[in-house]
Amino acid sequence: MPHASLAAQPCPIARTLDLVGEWWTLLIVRDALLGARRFDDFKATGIADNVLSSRLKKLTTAGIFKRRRYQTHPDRYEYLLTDKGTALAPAVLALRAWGKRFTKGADTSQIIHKGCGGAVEVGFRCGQCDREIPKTEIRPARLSGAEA
Amino acid sequence: MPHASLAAQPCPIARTLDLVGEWWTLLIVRDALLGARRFDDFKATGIADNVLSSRLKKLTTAGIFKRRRYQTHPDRYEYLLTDKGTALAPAVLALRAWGKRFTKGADTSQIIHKGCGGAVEVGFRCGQCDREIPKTEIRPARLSGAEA
DNA sequence: TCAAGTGACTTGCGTGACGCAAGTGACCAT
DNA sequence: ATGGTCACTTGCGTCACGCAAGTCACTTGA
Repeated sequence: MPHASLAAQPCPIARTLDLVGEWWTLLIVRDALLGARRFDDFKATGIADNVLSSRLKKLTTAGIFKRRRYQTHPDRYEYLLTDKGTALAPAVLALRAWGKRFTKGADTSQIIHKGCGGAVEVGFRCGQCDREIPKTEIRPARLSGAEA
Repeated sequence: MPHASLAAQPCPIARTLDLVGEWWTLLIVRDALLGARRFDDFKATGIADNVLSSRLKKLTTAGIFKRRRYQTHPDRYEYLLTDKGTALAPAVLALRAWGKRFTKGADTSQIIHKGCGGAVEVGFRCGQCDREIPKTEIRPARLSGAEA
């Protein structure tokens, strides 16, 4: 039997978890928020190839990622978050805030306010300049290659 | 092979998902935030008995729930969120906000500001009186029995 | 008095999700 | 021509989960 589908539940939390609640899925979204684009970028987390492949397929179907060809002969694709995908950032940041408070360990997941360099926390309120930040004004703290 | 443990990862998001990222777990937390306390309350979501039993055990061990005996002969227990558990509310609310925006369906998951009756959204900012709300001032919109 | 119900579980079975390793196919560098 | 890169797929084994039934200590209704 597969996982019970939560898609039909009368609750937006359940329907969200139906799309992103599987093992590894939110970590893939996290990596994308931190700048990952290509298959090998995402693999670095420790996810198995076959699982990554199926997750990217599912997330693309769900409209959370879009697949873009960046090379031909052979065709190679990269995976970019859509608006729908970047809209998951508050959820990811809320999980991060909880983890920072209640678990011990290192932190390689910081996201920074483009305008001032302060760390972005839940609610997209910048810790440094203390103003609300539109989602177009956040960027990864750890850059991995060419970024806008 | 079991799920890979995310507990050792240098990322608070991974460590959080190690504790609450399994199938059904965040829905159990959601139900608790909405007032569920007893085994049968949580079962109503559609989770299987054995899975619910093991999740409650794990979450209790993790300090997210505490078990309280509410009856003897036979002993019966209820499961209450600790402070560590209620601190997951922003994450759950962020998932809810995303689901409301990007999925279609009913919504039985509203949480209300005790002070004014406004719906609580991400960041614990009350939509009605527009002030920040301490976590002691939220309560379920749907009450199921005696509540403080 | 005795069957039926309640509530919190556990146990057993079957399927499939996931971890791991290896294979593939088109290129490129040495 | 031998090895490396990259984005995958395939195969195998184990364990997680869905489902159904059983358990145990009561309580309730007839």
